[in-house]
Amino acid sequence: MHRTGVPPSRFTFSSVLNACARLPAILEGKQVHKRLIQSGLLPNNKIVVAMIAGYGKCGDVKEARSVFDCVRETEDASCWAAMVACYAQNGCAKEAIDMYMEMRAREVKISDVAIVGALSACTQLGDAELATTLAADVGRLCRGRGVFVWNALIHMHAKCGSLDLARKEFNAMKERDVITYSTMITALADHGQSQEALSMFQQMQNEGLRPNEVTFISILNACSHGGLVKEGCESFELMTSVFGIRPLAEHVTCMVDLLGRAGQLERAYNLVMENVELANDPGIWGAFHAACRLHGDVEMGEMAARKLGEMDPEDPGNQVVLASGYASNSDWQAAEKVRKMISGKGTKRSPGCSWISG
DNA sequence: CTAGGGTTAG
Repeated sequence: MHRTGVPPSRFTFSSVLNACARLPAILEGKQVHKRLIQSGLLPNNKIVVAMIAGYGKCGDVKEARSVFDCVRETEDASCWAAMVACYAQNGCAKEAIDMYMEMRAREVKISDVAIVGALSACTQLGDAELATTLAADVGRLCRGRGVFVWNALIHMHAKCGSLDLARKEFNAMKERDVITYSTMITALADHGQSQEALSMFQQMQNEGLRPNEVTFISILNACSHGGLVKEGCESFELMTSVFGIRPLAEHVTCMVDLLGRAGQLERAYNLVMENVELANDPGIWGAFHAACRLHGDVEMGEMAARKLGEMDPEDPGNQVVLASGYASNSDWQAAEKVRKMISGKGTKRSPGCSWISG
């Protein structure tokens, strides 16, 4: 690494660690951490933040926490904020909130990053009372708040049950971005306002913002919820032809769901075949299978069930689909449950690993 | 002295 004999400075370590976190390059990050320890340099706040973020990105919350614990008493606001963010990003909502509350108690400065982590954690919990508290904190503590804070705030309100508050914040914003709109579109769809979601999509384009692949997941989801077949198909077409976005499995799943619910199984099937590079996605076939069940198409349903079985025979969800016998025509809620299981979070997880232990 | 931590879907 440094054959010249010039030893790396703290600046070097923090820069390289940030690069590793950004990529992310887990193994390299561990190597650098190891070298840092060998160098005998005491890590400063910048280095600590870089390491917390790095471990956080590879899902190793424990290691991030142990780095944090080394500087816990310095009360450096950035380290605390990085740790709150790390918890929130890894689904440790409770821990994120506890740490945020401790920051408040110790009067550690609440930065945008810290509040965004807390807002995100509250969103995960769906805790309306906590949402009220945090919204008040934002008002008092984050007056120069950036778009990250606004977006996280809107998302929190929507998921904690208040579309009105989400709207209010949205309307108060001066500068919105693509995430602001994607968040609002999802919020409206979740609250059954599919037409409003479509207007929001239009407004976004009028503002000159370019929708991304997540925006289209949001909009297709809205169409699916509202049974807006025509609008959904038009949006899909818009995405591919005008914006040149290649469909992801999520887009096709939404479309299969939309067409399938409307009883257009053949169209749904054709769409899957047009995107054959995604034909190994269990989510898509799960949606198709559910649609077949809904409309009593036994033949297509069994075909979908076989596909699911071939794709991942180990998956317990697929075993249920195959074993339960599709044609038994029992309850369709079970099929829905299976579909959720299959399309849900992956069953395979990489084990957490430390940068030190290599 | 330099440098960073964050929001959207499922």
